[in-house]
Amino acid sequence: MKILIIEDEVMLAESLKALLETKGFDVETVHDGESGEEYAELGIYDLLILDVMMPKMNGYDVARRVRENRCSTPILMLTAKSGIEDRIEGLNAGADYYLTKPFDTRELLACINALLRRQGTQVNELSYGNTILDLESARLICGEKSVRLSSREFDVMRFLMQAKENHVSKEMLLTKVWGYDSNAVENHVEVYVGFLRKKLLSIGSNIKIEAVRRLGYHLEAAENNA
Amino acid sequence: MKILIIEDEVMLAESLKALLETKGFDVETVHDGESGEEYAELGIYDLLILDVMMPKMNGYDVARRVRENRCSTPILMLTAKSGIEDRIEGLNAGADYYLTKPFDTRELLACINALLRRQGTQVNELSYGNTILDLESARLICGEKSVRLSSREFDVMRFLMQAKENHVSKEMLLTKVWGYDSNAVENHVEVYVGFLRKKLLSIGSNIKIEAVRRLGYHLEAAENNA
DNA sequence: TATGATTTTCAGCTTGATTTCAGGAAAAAG
DNA sequence: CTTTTTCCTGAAATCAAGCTGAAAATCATA
Repeated sequence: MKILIIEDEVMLAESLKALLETKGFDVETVHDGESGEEYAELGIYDLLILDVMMPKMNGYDVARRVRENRCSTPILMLTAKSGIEDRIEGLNAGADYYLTKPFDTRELLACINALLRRQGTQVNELSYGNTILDLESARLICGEKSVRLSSREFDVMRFLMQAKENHVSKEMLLTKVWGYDSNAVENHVEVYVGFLRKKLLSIGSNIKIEAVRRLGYHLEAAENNA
Repeated sequence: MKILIIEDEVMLAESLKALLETKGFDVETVHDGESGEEYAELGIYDLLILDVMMPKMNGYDVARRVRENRCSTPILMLTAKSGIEDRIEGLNAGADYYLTKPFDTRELLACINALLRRQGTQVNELSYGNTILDLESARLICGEKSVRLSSREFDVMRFLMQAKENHVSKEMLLTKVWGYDSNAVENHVEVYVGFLRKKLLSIGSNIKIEAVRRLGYHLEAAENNA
C-alpha cells in the first residue's frame, strides 16, 4: 500500500512517515508542490497526503493539476487553515477529505482507512521480513511470487507471524489450531512446519522458522546478503 | 442522482432536502435508523446522509450494518458530536466523510460533490474481466453473446461480482441468497456455481469462478492468450 | 391443468488436505 | 563417545471438500 506525503515541514513529514510505516504502509515523502505533482501523477500511489501551505505551488493547485491530468488517486488534504472557505476550496480542488492540524493520529488513520476502503484496497494482512500473509486469501506473498496455504497451514502460519520472534510451543499450536480435544500429536506440527518451510522457500521468502528444542518454534528474518 | 437523508429531526431533514433539490438532486428522507438501513440497502441511492443520534438505531450502527450487507453507497455522516473519538468511530463504522453540525451549506455541497465525483457514474451493471452483469435484465454479457440468468443464478453471480477477487463463503451465499432461515445446504451453492460456470463458458467469458477450500469462491479473470 | 423453466436432492467421483508412520539427523545428556 | 531425546522428512493411507449428471420436485404462466 503506497502513500505519498507532500509536505514542506520536513520534521512533520518524516514523523508521519514513521507512523504510517509502523502500520505497514509503504511511504514516500516530497517537500514541495511541484515535485509533489510530478510524483503523484506517476499514478503508483494508493493515497496522497497533501499539505496546503507549500513553496512553489500550494496544495490546492497541486490537487487541481493532479485531477486535471486525470489522476484519480484519493487525496487527503492536511492543513492548519481551519476556515470553512478553505475547506470548501480544498474539496472543490479535488480533495477527498480535509483534516485540520493539529490532528489526532488515530483520526488520521481512520481517515486513511476510510479512503482506502472506498477505493477497494483493504488492509488485511500480517507481515514479517520480506513476506506478507494475506488474511483474506490465505496466501503467502513475497514480491511477485505467492502461494496458497491450506487451512491448517494458514492457521499455523498466522500464529507464528503474530508471535514474530517470540516462541510458540507445539502444545500451544495443538490446542489452538487442532483444538483442545483433538487427538493430534506433536508430529502434526512438525509435518506442517515442514510444509510451510517448503512454501516459504518456493517464493523466496527470507523468513526462517527456527525450532528451539523443548520451547517450540519462532520466526527469524534472514539477513539479505549476496 | 438519488440521495437518502436519514435524520430524525424532521425540520432539519426537510430543509436539507429542499436545499439539495434546488441543486437538482432527487432526495428522500426517513427519520429513524431502522428504516434508514432498510431503504439504504435497496442500493438505489448514490449517497447516504446519515445522522448519528437517532431513535431505534444510531448512525454508527446503520453504517456498520449497511457495509456488512455489501452495500457500498458513499456515506456522509452528519452530527453534533464533534469529539475526535466520535469522528473515528464514524469513519471506522464505514462512513466516507464526517461533518459536524452546524455546518456551512456550501461546505456540505462541496463534500457531496467530492463524494459523488469519486463514485463515478451510475452503476446499473457490474463488470469483471471481459464480462458484464446487467442488473436490469439479469443477463451476463460478453461481446456479442449473452445469456439470461435465473433469479438464483443472478443473486449468486451478483455477490461474486461485487466481491471480485475476494472470497465469498458458501455460508455467506446461503444466508444472503437463500435466506437466513432457509434449509438450503452447501451443495445448493455448488450446483449453482456449476450452472454459472457453464453459462460463462457458453458466452466465451474469461471469468473463472475459483473454489478455494474452506474459504469459498472468488472470481479470477483468465489471461487472454492465443 | 399442462408445459417448460427453475430449484432441490442425491449418489458417486475426483482431487486436495490431513494424518500416520518409519527411519534418519541433530542436539543434549550422561 | 555413546545414549537419549527431539526434530525432520518422504511416502502411503485416509479423510473430506467440492464437482457433476440425472432425476425429482416445485414454480410460473399461458
